[in-house]
Amino acid sequence: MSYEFDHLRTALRKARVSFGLSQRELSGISGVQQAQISKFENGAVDLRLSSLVALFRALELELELVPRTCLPAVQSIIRTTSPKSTISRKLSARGKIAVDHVMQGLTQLDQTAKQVQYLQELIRFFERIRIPADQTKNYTRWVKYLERLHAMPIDAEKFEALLKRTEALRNQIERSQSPRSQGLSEKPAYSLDEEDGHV
Amino acid sequence: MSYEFDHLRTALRKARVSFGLSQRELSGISGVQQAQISKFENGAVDLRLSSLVALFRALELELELVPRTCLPAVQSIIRTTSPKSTISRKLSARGKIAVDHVMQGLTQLDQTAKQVQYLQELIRFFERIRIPADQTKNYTRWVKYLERLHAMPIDAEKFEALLKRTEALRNQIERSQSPRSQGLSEKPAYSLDEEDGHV
DNA sequence: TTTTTTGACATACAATACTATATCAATGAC
DNA sequence: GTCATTGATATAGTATTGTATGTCAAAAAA
Repeated sequence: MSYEFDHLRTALRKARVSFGLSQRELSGISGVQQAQISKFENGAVDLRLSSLVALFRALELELELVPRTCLPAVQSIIRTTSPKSTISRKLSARGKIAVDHVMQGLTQLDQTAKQVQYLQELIRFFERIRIPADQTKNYTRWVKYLERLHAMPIDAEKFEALLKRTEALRNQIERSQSPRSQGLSEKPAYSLDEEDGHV
Repeated sequence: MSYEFDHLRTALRKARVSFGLSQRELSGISGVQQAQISKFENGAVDLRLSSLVALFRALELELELVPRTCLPAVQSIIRTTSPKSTISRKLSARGKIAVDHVMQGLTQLDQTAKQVQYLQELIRFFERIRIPADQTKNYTRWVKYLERLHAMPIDAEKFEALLKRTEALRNQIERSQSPRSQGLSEKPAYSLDEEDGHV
């Protein structure tokens, strides 16, 4: 049944995963039913343009029409300049919201100021760097943890757990991020967030 | 009603026209109903991916998925390296067939060899150059004229008419092609046909 | 272990594209 | 003026998507 756009099918799945989104989440963002997403990724449905565009837009992708003559050049551009092993702005934004919530909660906490400050530093660390592709899953889970936490009052015990979990994530990311670069562990000169708009 | 792909809608129409194809012709090539093409170009239908791909493939275009971050770069590439103001390979091929037919007929004609040779030169001129975008319509009509001509025996009168019409087209193209470049009229060093595959 | 999440799949109904065919007004060729 | 082409519509029947839900097993989290 598969037509001739396995191309787009696989690209969708790849993009979705690299965004750390489940089919259900992408469904929520794009408005396309999860069942449809599943079918499309498996080549069992011939989506309409509106659905396609909705899906791709949610993943910061654009459907572009390129003349066959400049196809190789375009594909090369995409390969070389597309974000390599980074987490999306979308997910970052979501994370930022959750982080903001927790940060606010922290200021009203009676832990020692030093501990609170340390946690804030850890969290800011995630905002500053780009999360490696192989850590997006962990990062997503952490964000969800934050979201859940935000729903309830944060006592000493919860704070302890959050601190521990956050520290663990930081360590995992650092280990993943510097396979052979300088193994700095304290406030390293990581490549900063270059918002976007760079051509 | 229009979704968010006026982008693709207008691109289709533009591409089709620049190929010198009518909706019915494109329908024949792509297998998509003429009614559907009309509706799509007017934003009255939400085509399925298979139809879209079929249409664009017929026009030598590919649907590519590009990350929003490298969109400007990609669009720049397309602007600079895509065939500017040329007639499609498709149409060229069609024209070539008709031309071959007529050429064969000409060799069996008892006009003065000189006149026949002149016509052949004119016709070869069209094969050598790239037809400017604003002349595709005229060129298409000329090709159709050839096709019709091919169906019947070519007598002196028909030959005369063909010669006149062909000369007229040549003049129009030359006028259009050199708005301010060298106004050469005899066998000028026009940009040759660079088949394709140039990246 | 128990609970949640995830992706694949099912089912029923509504909405709409697709097919095949035809018509029509406008345009242009002859 | 006559005829062909073109693009826009129309209609009727068919096929498929889209929608709303729900189920289920496997994997992961608690």
